[in-house]
Amino acid sequence: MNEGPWLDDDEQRAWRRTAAVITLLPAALDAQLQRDAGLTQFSYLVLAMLSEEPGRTMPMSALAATVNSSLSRLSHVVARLEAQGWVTREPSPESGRVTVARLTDAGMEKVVATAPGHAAEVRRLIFDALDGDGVASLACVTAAILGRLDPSGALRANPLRHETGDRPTTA
Amino acid sequence: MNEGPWLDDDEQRAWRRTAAVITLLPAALDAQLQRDAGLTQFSYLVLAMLSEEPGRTMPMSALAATVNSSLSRLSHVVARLEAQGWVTREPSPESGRVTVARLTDAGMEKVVATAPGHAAEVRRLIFDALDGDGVASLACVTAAILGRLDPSGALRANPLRHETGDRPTTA
DNA sequence: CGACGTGAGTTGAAGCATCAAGTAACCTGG
DNA sequence: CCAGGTTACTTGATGCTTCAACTCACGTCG
Repeated sequence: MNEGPWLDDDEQRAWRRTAAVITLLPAALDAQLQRDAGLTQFSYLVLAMLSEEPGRTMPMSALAATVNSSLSRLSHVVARLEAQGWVTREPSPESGRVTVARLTDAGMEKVVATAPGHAAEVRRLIFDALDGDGVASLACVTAAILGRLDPSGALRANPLRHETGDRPTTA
Repeated sequence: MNEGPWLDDDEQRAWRRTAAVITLLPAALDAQLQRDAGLTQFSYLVLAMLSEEPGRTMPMSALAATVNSSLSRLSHVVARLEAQGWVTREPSPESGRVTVARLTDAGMEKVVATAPGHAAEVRRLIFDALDGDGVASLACVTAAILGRLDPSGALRANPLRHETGDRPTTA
């Protein structure tokens, strides 16, 4: 609407609400997962993404890309998940410098046990508040913002890979 | 659209994008503030909210409410800001159990110096990607979600207090 | 008045994220 | 065939957040 550095009133309203959402929503989702499963939103995501992979394995760097994290962060988290017995790490037979993370049976059970409660919370906090148009708006607006956050476009391709014909194990 | 625990395809797409936004957007905003001002998004918010208050002062608990944080978190952060010379804490003359945080002149200068760059980043990441309808959608959808996150409605009243006739010192 | 409950705030410990550095495997040009 | 660069990953330190006590001030009910 204007091109100056400042935000106009409409933008300011939208921004304040967005700011509140991006602080409160992750906190609320984390709280549910922590309470019901002892997991972080992030560590749950790691388990969930592995659970959808054929063979339940993924190289660390591919996993890092799909969960939008640095390799460092992922390495720490997987170390903790490994200590819990939900994931194992093995050197890849194909290339000596990649290590593949594998979801164990216990890890799979954990995901299966955790997913419904998490999905219900997502539904409760987001989708119960929106009608069909609202869902469409949300998809549209977030797509636009993602385009700015991630000019490479990796995200728009990658985590949506499963969108069609996917059993809803994840959320 | 359906009432079961799972998300349908449209919802799943919207959720995956939303999840990406709520992880990447805070990280991007934090990165800009850290790089250009050595501040966290949260500590900047604290300074900015104080800067808009008449007298540049606010009781700790009121401040905690406007920045959506626990008192504990705020206390730690204000301690750091105090060490930097941007804020001071004094016991309130009115009630012996409230302490009021005051933005110092140096703190005010910090806000003034930091605000433009931050506002520009907000504009770049969010509003440059949206047209007028997009801004309206964003305001609408976030309002709906906020209603779920904060059933008390405090947020919808409180941080929007400044919406009209507010000089855009903040962002 | 005095015991109790509550509200406001601080503090310390523990967990998680981030950043900088380090290691090890692979590739490439000389 | 080996020197240097690059990719994949790990590690350790530092800092921020959270959680559970704890302190202190204020109201109130007997």
